[in-house]
Amino acid sequence: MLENSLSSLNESQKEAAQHIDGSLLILAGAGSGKTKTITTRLAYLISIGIDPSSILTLTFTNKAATEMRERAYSMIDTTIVNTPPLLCTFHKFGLLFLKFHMSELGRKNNFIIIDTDDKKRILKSIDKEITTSLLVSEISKYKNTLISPSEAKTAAQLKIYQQIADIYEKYEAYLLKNNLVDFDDLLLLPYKILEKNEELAKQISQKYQYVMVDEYQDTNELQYKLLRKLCLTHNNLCVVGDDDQSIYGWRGATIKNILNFSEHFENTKVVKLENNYRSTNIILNHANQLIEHNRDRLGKKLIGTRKEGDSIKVYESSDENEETRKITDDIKKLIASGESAKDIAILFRVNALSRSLEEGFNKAGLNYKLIGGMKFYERAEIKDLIAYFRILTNTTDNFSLKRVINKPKRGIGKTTIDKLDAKSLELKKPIFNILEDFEPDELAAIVGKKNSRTLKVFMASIMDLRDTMEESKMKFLDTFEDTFDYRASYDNVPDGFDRQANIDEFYGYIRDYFIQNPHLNLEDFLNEIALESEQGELTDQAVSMMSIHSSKGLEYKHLFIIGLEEGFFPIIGDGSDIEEERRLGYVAITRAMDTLTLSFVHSRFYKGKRTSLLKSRFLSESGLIKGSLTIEKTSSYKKGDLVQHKIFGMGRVQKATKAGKDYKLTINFGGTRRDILSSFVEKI
DNA sequence: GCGGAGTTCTTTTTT
DNA sequence: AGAACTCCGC
Repeated sequence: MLENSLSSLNESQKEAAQHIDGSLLILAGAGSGKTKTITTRLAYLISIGIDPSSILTLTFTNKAATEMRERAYSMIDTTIVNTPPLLCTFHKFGLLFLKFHMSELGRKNNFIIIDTDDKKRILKSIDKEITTSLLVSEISKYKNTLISPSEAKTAAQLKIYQQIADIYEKYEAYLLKNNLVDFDDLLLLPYKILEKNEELAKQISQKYQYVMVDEYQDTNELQYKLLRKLCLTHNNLCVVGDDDQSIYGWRGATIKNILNFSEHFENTKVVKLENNYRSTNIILNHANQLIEHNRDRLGKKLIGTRKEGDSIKVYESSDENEETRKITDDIKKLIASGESAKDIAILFRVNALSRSLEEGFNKAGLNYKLIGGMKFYERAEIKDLIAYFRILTNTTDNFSLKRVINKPKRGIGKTTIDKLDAKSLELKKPIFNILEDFEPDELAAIVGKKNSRTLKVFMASIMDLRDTMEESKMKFLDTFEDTFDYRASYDNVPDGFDRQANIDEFYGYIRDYFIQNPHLNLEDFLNEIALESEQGELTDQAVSMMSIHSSKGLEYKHLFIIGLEEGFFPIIGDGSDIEEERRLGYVAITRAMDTLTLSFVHSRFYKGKRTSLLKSRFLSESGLIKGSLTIEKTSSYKKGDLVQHKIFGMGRVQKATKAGKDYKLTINFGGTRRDILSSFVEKI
């Protein structure tokens, strides 16, 4: 199998795939077979006898990891290879590492990973003045550049930065106290441990003799430093990247890492992959035109290897409903002509744009899957359940306990929680133990008689549930519902139906997990899902919708990109970087294999109001807006629309029936009624 | 001290 | 539009 894979590579790809020792930089343009190359390299290394468990491959997203794993495994004879090579996201690797080595920092390994939402909550509780989004990004920036709270304090010139550094310090203290770990910590703490313990660093580096990194242009400083540690005893680092596809600058990614790779690591071999095997020449041509407007780049052109292809379509619509209608019409036609829905995707810069699409797809009866957006595990009801289950496995988890102490509502409010918190701090004892150990009277002295009773009942239920769990993993979900009525608490509330559906899905997922893994317990389950963002993705016959960020590394035969309007794409203002926006445009366009349709509207409903918009500069920059391309100008008409006719002037539509591409309109021009085709009037 | 009603802010993107 | 936050009545 590997032989086939190797022989299907071109010369440069082969050179990269068969490189063994020493650092290797693969500069790979979009669609140049980058994933194929490094997965083949992975299989190649194994085929020549290198121990699979000594190879580490790191990616950025779970999706990329999954895809690579599948591809690589199909090339490896899994019957011979006993331990599969570790292939996961940076964060997952950090998590695995911390599970083993957290004690190096004097912390227990039953820490809990908090997500951005939890992080915001904590920051809000520390400070209410400064916007949390600023705090989130600033603190993240500190961590990713290895600046400690005290260093941040010293460096702070402006008052606002002193405040932020102060909050940063408190935030870190809070995490430590509750044994919490944020996403940045998953990279930062392993680095700190390796920095502190040279011996361990050497060991780890010895363990992973071959390290590969996908999407290297998106690594930040911390990730680079971590890689340095991993390669402490060798120089076997192979990275793949494309400076034109760097789209995570807002997360601290720096192109410098890829630009300076050869200086960072000795004797680097550089292989360039410039042939594009994915897209038609027309698509590549416009992608090249667009990216040429960027100054901050190494400069390269994608070289096409396929046919010329169909010209790119640009749709102009008055609003998102019309836009959706055109796209669903096209997709219906594609599917009718025998295309598979899974070869079709719609991309957008802003997740919120998916809403009108979803409506339109439901109306049109088309299957779709929305990738990204509000993630399953980020939903409040799922996080509540996870919090419940975490308490069961870890009674010291104050954070989770506080989350569910009043869910479903049992009359425990903020004041009571604050009191418990204070007591917990005073006695250096988890709230759980206070609730458990204190006599009702003692507890009443803290929170009052009524609450004391409520909390004692709550605790009794929790203890009960723990016992049930010990007895039977399968039974405990029923017991959980019987005692807490969590699902039932969403009866008769707005969107309770959806939430209950999520709850059911989650329960089903847990049950299935225990059926599949009888020897594993709840704690294993919780660990596993901590970094999982998407599951059940492979619903087959459905059109995909996702943000451009999520689309990285993917390809579709037929692609639609919507929302090409100034303000939506590119996003302009504050923290936005026009070059990065343009790279996003480049990434988006280069996802398309055969056909590409771009769409912009005159107005969009967003954040509660309708805004009029101008078409995106990217349309002209990519050479699409002037010249000989098809611009679809039909708009939809309905009764009551105001229209303008060159001769008859302004009139109001009284009747509109569809006639092919046009509409047959009955228009009232100041009292005179005329039947006119829509192509002869302009909508106002 | 808790829960419901009004008010403000948000996300651009992901682990 | 929807969540998240503030304020005031039981």
